[in-house]
Amino acid sequence: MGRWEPNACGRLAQAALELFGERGYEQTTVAEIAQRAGLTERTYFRHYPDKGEVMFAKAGALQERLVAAVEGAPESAAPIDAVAAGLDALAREFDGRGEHRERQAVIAANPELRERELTKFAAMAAALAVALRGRGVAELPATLAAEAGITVFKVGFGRWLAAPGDRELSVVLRESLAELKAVTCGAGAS
Amino acid sequence: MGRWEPNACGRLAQAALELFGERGYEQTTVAEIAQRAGLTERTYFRHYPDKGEVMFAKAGALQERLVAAVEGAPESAAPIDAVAAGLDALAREFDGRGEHRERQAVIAANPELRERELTKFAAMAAALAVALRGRGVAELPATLAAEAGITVFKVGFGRWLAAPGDRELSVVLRESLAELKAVTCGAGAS
DNA sequence: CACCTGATGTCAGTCGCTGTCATCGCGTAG
DNA sequence: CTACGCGATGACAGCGACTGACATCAGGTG
Repeated sequence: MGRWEPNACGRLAQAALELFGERGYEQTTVAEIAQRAGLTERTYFRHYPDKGEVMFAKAGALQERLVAAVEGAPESAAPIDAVAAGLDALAREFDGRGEHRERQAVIAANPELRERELTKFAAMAAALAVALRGRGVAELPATLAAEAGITVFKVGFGRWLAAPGDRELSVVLRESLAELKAVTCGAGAS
Repeated sequence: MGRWEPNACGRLAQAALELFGERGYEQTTVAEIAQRAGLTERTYFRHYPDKGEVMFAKAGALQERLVAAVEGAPESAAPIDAVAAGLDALAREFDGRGEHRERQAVIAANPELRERELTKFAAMAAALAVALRGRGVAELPATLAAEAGITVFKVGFGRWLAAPGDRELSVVLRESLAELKAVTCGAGAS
């Protein structure tokens, strides 16, 4: 057993989620987060670059999943179908566990965290575009397909969170993608 | 003539743009911006809510233009065509004047400003969705069409800025929208 | 046993941002 | 004409996010 309790990162994330949920993001200081985790403010900033990043620790892994799914899609698949495969992979990350809801509630309640979330989505879109380019897709369609895919995820994820029923995320995402196709191509499906 | 020089807002914006361009965003303090404008730091925060907002003073007007164009589109127009009309209106705001380039260069050089820019785009997308709903479009297609339209603007605007030639922004946007349609609907136009 | 390493604590300092009060010129009611 | 209110600004104190520098203390390694 080491000199310090293990998993400092995780304890900080847990403490932050609790405190943000209890008092709100702005009303919580980094020193308080660190104290609840049994650490000091300075140590917090050794694990996370700023106050908000603690809420997005898993974003990197999510992005890797997305890219891997796109890279693993059949070569014959059109760009938009490769994107759809990536969305399916993302959906699998979220279905079942309900721990996201309080996390999303905290993010939704604070403009600064929502802003940060947008940059995480932007990073996912950029990575998705790179993955598509790796499949031989040209720059412009790769970027647009990637942005469209992330848009579908954003919108679908929001609907899935707001929905009282327990429809699977993958279903909601497929529905949203279909609606996007309908609306962009003029076949008004609503 | 008043006790103070007029147009404090504008002087602050000008000073900020200059200093951010000269030394970079992070290396510039709000006190320095205020000093160059002949004011104090405290007064800066009476005109802008935070350090970064000074770079986005015109965002509100731009959003109003977009919404007005969508509301003014013919009733018979499909959602995506109303969005296209909005994009055209945005393009008219940018064609001709070259003052955006240094502004965009400053934004592009700093992650915090890029993050802020994303929220401005998100606000435009939200307003666009509201405008579409006002035309009788249902929630899901309105949101998706709005997000798709803003995506087209983001991507097209980036290409327009990067392009050495002087193609009109409206043309680039139309091209990007067409490519989005192609990529979402499976007709690979590469 | 001495040394190095890595995670942490401690302290001082900068800067973004806010609340509070004072200042000052201008317009206006009386 | 004067006194008063008003609006924009300055001056000052203070909080909290974030950083750099240095000390501390386990455990592993020679």
